[in-house]
Amino acid sequence: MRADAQRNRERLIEAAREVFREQGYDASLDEVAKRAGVGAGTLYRHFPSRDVLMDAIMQSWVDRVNDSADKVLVHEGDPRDLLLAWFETYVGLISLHKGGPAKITSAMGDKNSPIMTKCQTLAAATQRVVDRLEEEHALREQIEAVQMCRLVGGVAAVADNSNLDQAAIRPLLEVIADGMLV
Amino acid sequence: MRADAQRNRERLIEAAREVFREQGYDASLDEVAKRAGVGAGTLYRHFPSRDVLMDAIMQSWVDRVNDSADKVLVHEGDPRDLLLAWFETYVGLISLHKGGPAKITSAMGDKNSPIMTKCQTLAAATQRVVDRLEEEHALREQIEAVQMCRLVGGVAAVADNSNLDQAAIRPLLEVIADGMLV
DNA sequence: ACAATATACGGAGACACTCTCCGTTTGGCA
DNA sequence: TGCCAAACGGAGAGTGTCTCCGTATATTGT
Repeated sequence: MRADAQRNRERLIEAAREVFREQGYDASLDEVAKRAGVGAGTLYRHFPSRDVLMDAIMQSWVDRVNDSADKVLVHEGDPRDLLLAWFETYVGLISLHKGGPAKITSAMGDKNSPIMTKCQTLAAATQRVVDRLEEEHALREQIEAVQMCRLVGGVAAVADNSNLDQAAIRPLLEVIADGMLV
Repeated sequence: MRADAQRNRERLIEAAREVFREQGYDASLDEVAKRAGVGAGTLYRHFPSRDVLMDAIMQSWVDRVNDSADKVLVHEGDPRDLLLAWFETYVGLISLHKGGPAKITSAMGDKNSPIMTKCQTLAAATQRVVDRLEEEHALREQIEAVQMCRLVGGVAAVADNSNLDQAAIRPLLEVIADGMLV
């Protein structure tokens, strides 16, 4: 790739990160191009769709997901605390910008979504938590990681739309945890 | 109101009902006007925003919500069955068109939303179910109707985005029910 | 029945966003 | 240095939202 192309690509990613954080997933892409100081054509050549751009933004996010799971799993103690700690972490990870929870949760099962592989990272991290809890025989039968993702993703989506704060989210997560633990 | 205005208003509501069912909540409003056989100006005069139009569409829906709650509450028996029956009914009621679950769930707590009062009907119906379960001492402490609405609304939103079928939704609702019952 | 008037209508058009096309510019290699 | 593939940029087509205002019509009073 030519040097100028490389530079513009990075500028675009940086600008998109800013704009999406400020204005949510629906922000204007022309605004992203303008903020990066390039033409609209350049943006669309590098990133043919909004989703492809999202995918690029989310590279660093993948590492963050894995680190977060590591951090939660070192906590020894009550399975309920472990599960709730993961749920809260999970909500935080998918709520980095407006519209994120719905986007990520629906992409997780959509083979055609360009960000699907990134979202699978989240599913895999959740699976690690499930494995740990199963070792301790703390989970009910038939509870799967994908169900956790959907339930917690659903709570995050509602919280995102209704601007709920952490205090309002907590009891919802507790219901889910209690419904999953023996 | 003038007779022609009344007639156009009704035509618009009918057209909107059709178009929203076919194309989801994001359908073009000009398309609604065209289908109703009126100009765009007429649509926007009657319904200044998409939400106000939704509100009008939802009039008949309110009756349906109350009927559904009546129907669920006559079932005698296991509290878990009652709760799950309501959850499934609830999901059905808010999933009548694409985007409905997210829209309705977020409107329920938003004083500025024109459809808020309609959504309160759902909250009230859910409260009736909660009251019944509390009479039977079947619910855990501190479980509120609004939390049910958020959790079940979250599941419906995820199902809506990911095109989940009823079989996939059921276990999610079971987790929520189990987390709420004693 | 017939103005007079308030009310409502329609659709052109301003504005915003997405995405493409193609003439122009530029980085990198021989 | 000179060439040209690669990359750029932005005008503009397509689509949707919403407003404005000249035109049309329902209603009311006589």
